[in-house]
Amino acid sequence: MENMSLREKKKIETKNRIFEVSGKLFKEKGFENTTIDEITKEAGIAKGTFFNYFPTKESLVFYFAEQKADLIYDLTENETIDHLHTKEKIKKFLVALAESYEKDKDLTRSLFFEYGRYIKNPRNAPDKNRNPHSRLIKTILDLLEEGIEKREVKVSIDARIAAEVLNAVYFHTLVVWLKSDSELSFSRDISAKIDLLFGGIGDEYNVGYRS
Amino acid sequence: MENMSLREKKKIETKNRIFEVSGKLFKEKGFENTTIDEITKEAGIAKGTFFNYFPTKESLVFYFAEQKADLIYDLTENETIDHLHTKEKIKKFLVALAESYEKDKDLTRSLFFEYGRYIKNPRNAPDKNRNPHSRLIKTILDLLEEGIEKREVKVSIDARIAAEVLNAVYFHTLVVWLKSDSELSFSRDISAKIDLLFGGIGDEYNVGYRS
DNA sequence: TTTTAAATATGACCATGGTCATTGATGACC
DNA sequence: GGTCATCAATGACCATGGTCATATTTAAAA
Repeated sequence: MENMSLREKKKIETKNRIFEVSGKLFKEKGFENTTIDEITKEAGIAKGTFFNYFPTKESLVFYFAEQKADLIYDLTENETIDHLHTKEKIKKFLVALAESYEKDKDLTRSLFFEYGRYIKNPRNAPDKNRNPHSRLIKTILDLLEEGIEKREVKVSIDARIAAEVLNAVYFHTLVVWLKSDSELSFSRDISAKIDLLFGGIGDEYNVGYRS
Repeated sequence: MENMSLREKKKIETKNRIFEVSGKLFKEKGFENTTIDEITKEAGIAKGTFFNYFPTKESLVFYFAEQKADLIYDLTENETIDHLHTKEKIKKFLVALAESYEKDKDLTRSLFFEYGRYIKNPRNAPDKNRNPHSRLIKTILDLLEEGIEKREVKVSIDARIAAEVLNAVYFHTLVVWLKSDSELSFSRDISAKIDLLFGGIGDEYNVGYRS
């Protein structure tokens, strides 16, 4: 921070200012109702400058997501849940994550909107390792592998696939919940689904079928 | 069709023309690269007229999705798969659905984009019962309930939750596949995940944990 | 047939996200 | 401290999705 050129310092400062002003305006009026013009005016920069820092308006959303995620991911290292069964650990983690999103539904909606968008247009995609999606999968994967060691998870499963499935269910449940406007159901919903995933759908007593 | 007023006939004709021209242009240049101006010009109508028929450009995508889905859903009534195990039936159905989307990847990407969008803005949402998402869940649900009767699926599970989980996994796998640009992996991927879902993640031999 | 009311079509207009040639600030080098 | 190449800031400009007051067409009433 000290041995930085004036240019570098200014750059960081400008980016931060854009970020702060955006956050403030999004909270006040929502993501959709905030225009680039407003952001740049409030930040005291020209419109074009914004696009020197963020390729699109939507790409801003990722930065919020990342920031929020940072607060949550510590949970996995939290010792108070260390004694729990793998299933409960995963549940706790996903519910906590969802609850943090719950606080800013509008921005969260925009995140999923943008998630869809960057499928089509990788230009907006953030750094692969930083992106919330990859991090979530990785965290679940770690928990599962730990669970396999403890024999709380089937040794025979492919942990990577299982992580993707859990992630899919989490993601989808969140989408449904965002759509439904009912604030209450999410944790119950995700819990029931995780139970189902751990127990399986198929009837193991039905010997009439194999593989 | 005969006892229709001139007005009604024209309306239907115009809507169909918009639909056909859109499809043609989307195939030629992709959804994003086709403008409303082009569509209306090619269809011989004014720009405003378009919005008398479709509230947004994106809402068009749903009509394509519906149309495509109609071709696929007959599969569930297809007698050639009637003898299969519930798991295989579901697999076959989801793979077939995905393969039909595979043929028009650009439009499919736009569909998922729009899926995200209408979470935020219900204005674009199509009729609830017609929408591909609801239909998919309902179809899976039917298959599962049939499977419960045949004891190929655990009696104890909530079929509705299981259907949502399967749907989530399907949806998510499709998204990942759309993103990855690898044409080959989808059916393998979804098959592995369905296997996992039927078998379960938890280790049933680990008696040290219950519920 | 003429009048009237309602449905539909129209395109000028607007808002806003995004671009880019130009201008200005910075710092490496002499 | 002056020169110049590089990097960043700027805002006029553009493209495009979407709106709306007005004009036109149709159906019904008189």
